[in-house]
Amino acid sequence: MSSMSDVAKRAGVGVSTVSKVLNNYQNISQETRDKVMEAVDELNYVPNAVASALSSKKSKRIAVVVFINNERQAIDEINMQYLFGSFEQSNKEKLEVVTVFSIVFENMTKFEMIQYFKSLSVQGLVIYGLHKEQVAFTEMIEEQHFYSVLVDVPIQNQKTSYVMVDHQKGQYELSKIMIENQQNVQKVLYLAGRRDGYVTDLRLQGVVDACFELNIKLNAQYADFSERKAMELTKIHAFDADVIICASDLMAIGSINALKEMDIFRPVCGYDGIKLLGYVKYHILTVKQDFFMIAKNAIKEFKRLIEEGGSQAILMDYEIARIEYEDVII
Amino acid sequence: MSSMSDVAKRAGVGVSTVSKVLNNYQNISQETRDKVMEAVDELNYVPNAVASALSSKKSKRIAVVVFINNERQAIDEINMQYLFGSFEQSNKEKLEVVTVFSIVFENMTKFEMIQYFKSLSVQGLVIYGLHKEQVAFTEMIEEQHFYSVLVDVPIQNQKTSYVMVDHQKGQYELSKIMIENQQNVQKVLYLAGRRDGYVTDLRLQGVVDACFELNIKLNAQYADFSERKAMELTKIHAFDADVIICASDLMAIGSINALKEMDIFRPVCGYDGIKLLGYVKYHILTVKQDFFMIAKNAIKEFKRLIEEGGSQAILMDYEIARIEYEDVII
DNA sequence: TTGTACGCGTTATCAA
DNA sequence: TTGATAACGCGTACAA
Repeated sequence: MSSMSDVAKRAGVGVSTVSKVLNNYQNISQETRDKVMEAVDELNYVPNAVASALSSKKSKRIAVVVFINNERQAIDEINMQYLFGSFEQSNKEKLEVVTVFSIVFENMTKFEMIQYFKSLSVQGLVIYGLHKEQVAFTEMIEEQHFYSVLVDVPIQNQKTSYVMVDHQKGQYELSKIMIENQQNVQKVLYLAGRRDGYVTDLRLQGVVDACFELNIKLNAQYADFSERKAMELTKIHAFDADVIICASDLMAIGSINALKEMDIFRPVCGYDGIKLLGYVKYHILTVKQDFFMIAKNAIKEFKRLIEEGGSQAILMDYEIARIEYEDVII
Repeated sequence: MSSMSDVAKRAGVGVSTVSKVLNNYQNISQETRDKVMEAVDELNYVPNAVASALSSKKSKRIAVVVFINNERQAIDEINMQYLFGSFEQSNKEKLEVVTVFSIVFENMTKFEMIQYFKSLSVQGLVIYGLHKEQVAFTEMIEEQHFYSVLVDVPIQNQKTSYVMVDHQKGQYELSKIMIENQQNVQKVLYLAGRRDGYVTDLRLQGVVDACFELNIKLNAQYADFSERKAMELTKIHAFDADVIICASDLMAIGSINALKEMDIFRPVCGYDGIKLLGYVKYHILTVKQDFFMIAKNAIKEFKRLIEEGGSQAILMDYEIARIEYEDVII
């Protein structure tokens, strides 16, 4: 492994000059720049990320935090897209990623979490899947110990941006379509997510808005993003509803399965647009999110945030669509 | 953030003593040990992973490498389980994980890849999803530049262990069951994986063995782990076969869908045991692998390898089972 | 515009 | 059994 001083010797300059060239400082003559780059190529020099991180507090290290509740989640598609998008964009932006799964700070206090992230020498955090019940973590964010970008959590302060689709608008639009597509809808059953989910409220407000506008009765139940609960609640409330609107595709699948058991039909729609929907072949409408792009934008925003400063709330596009088997398979 | 020297001052000892205590060196009196640990507690000291990695070449950093071919894979369940298992175990073993997706070295030469991993200051690699077509990467492993543990790739040398289920035995057993469960089977259609997959050959050998033993004709076709190809090949070859054996659950799904279109029935089985199988509700037999445990064992083996030395080939358990919707949903 | 020298927080060597 | 002190490789203030 050649180091910076090797490059410096080879190019006949000082180490700091090499550093400056590599970090795109001004005040370096084109001639020196060329000499250095030539030496870099000849020696196949690759900067040592670790040394760089240690040396400067403005390192390019970033923690990607993923909250996973169940050890073995039914569907990992969303988190995987988040991870993959994060890595791809970080790679482009020359950021080094430290992946952190929530199990790591399961029993940590807020203070210990802060210590933990500081010990990782990260510049900040990009966070996926945070719930309200994670009080300590949320406080840490609100106290602005780190720059951070939250996905699907509408918290914004001087050091904190967030990225998400407009869940309220998405759920509102889809609800309207579902209601208006049927004749004579009187009552809607809404299967909401977890009480402590940040997006749950937004989506709920979307259905509320739609029902209010169209003068429709609404029965909203929390199904905790669980298919099993969605099945149970469908069995209890579906007879009394004309349309079933679900806050996730998985719950929609559960609901449809319950309807089949009950041997009745109700129009159902989902939320998220996961590929699984194509496999089960329920051609229902859903609010399709591009998790890959959301993640890429979260990283972009992080880069911007630490460089330019000034937090932002970024709303991503969604699409009301059906997920077809044909589009999903490879 | 308190550093080691803060702890040293507080405990009234030298920094190197603190280091020794924290790294469980011998030749430290219990008295000093206690003093140091007390100071550590009082100051909430957390060691800086970056500095540690820079200082010692025997760092506890490890690269978890995940090969993903398609940008947006249909089913990410397997890779997510791999990642999750890796993180959980690494956390237990006090290893720091650097996650590397294969896009990173898409256009790198072998030499550049070596430089890249060295620049990360990692002690070694744990690798998931490697294919034979990744020539440069494979050479890098074979040249033993790093300690590594491979999953589903039977390469072993002084610095390289591997972990996988006994694919040949698994495919053999399931094939026998499939053939013996039907009356009068004459010919088997086998949809194999990718030609350049390491496990493809092993699984193929499993069916070959079973067919040879039972004196059954075998038509083996490469379907590249693609549902679409599995559908196409089924349409061409299914009429002429009594049983269809697939080298992945996804291909089995594709095959069944083709059979439905053709309006004929053939017994089909899969391989992997993914949860998706529960959702599509095809109650077919499959070779169920525990990807989470496989990953945990890969990390364990890595730790053992760098500490004790001496590579190993570790065979994990599998289970011939059906994946039911009830067992899969939350 | 360039180079010297110090600091980042550890680990490791070696002398005490 | 302990503690100075020198690496590890890079960034940067400051001097030249």
